[in-house]
Amino acid sequence: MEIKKVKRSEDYSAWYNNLVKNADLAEHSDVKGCMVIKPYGYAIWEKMQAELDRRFKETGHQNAYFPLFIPKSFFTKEASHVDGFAKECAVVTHYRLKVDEVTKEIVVDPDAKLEEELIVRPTSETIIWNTYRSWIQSYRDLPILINQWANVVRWEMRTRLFLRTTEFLWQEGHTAHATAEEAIIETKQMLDIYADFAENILAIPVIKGIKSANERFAGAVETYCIEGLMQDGKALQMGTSHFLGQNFAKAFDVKYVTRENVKEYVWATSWGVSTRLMGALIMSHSDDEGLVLPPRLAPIQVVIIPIFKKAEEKILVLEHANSYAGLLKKQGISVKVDDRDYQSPGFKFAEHELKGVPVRIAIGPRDVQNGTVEVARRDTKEKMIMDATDLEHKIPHLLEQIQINIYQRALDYRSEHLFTVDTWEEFLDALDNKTGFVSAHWDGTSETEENIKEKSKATIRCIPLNNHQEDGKCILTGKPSTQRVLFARAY
RNA sequence: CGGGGUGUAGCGUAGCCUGGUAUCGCGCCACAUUUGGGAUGUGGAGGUCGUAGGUUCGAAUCCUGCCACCCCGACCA
Repeated sequence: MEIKKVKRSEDYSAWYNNLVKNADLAEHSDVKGCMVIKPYGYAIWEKMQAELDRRFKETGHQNAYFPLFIPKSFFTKEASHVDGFAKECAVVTHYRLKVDEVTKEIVVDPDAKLEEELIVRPTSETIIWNTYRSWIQSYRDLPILINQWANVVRWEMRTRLFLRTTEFLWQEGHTAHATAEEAIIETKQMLDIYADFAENILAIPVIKGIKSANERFAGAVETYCIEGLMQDGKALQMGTSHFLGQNFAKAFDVKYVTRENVKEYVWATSWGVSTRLMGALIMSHSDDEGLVLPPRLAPIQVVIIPIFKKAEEKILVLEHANSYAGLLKKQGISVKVDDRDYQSPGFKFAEHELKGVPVRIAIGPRDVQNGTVEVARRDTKEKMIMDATDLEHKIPHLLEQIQINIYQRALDYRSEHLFTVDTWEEFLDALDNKTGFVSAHWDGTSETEENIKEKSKATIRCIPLNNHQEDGKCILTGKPSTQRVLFARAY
């Protein structure tokens, strides 16, 4: 395969697509808008899943699975939810194919029309709340804390690998509670888990906030989110956690009997992150050489590349390489010895850089003789000679340093691209020329938000949590405002 | 749905204007020499040129329809 190089600074979008393909993460399938996630990309997703799943379970959640298909009638029950999703639903109308007698082609059998059409889930609130009705009778049945790992389908007009595909993988948590307070605590707890995961595992700094009414999830009372800033200055919503109030309980008639024997509607939350996080990961850290993976997420944390000329050297070098690999594995590090003898060391260096492997160890006859190895880190491209005896205690430390450095770099970038402005001119200048988050006053109305979006292409990403309150004037209308909100152009 | 682009070997491409069944690179296979930053040589395999039709003695090339995908916008996670 010939690697086509595209510079990040020249064409960010082409660079991104190229990287996804070259790093072997995913490729376009022959199905419009759908991708094939390749083994290496899927391995990264599995690491994300494992980290998230552990956190979900530590906070008392259980996994379950609900159907892919949702009867159309379920969908019509929550009005704003329907409005939000109707335009992008795939619908199953028939259940059988047949061979056309004239053309001999496979066609949909018109006699096999479904009594009730089925919607391919774009999200599962409706089918889950329809199910919860039968699970919940008493306050003793609450809370219900469930998560599901699933695929969903949203018929988007325009797609982009990982960031927006017609079918995507995600997790969706759906919880039911006796009180609004408890549901709100759950909503915020899950937001905190997402933020912790993003910052400590993905090494991406995020801003926690609340969505404006325009950006709120269809059917939610309040949508909380984490927002990240990509290297091209565009924001990316990386996860959402919704306080659904009693909207779905009312739509699906889910009530419970309180301790005082009174029937009350149940309070709900839902929360999710998707394979979009793969996009966030790529766009936060990677460079012209390829992917840069934070060690805590890398399927391979250390690659060992043996270098040899003669057969006897190969034996000796591999022996050492395998023994070092064994030592590192005992430290819980994921190590691969790249002993392919049909690729040159130079090729392997480049390939593992492309794939974002955090640490590379090269070992040749010279090293064997000196009892050393060459250690190179992916994030800074620094190389150092290390005594082999130091590997065991220095490599775990190095991996941690890389994790921290990648995060710090992303944090610095974001700090340098977070602007506070007070006039419309400054606002546009920040968006057009500086790029990034822009903190500005807004009069709080949907109309103004719409107008700002139309004029600047920027949306309100969020109202940061614990936002500082200060009097000011709306950036567009000049009307009084009590706080700044975060704007950005977004994916 | 608008605007742009692409479709030729696994991948990337030349050829198209000016018709004569196809170029080059990477990859693949074999052998040899190589291996501390994407190795080299020699030999070899691989293509109904997206699809349907038309013009023509003859179409990758000209004409018409269709399809697919990508990119930019509107919609959205």
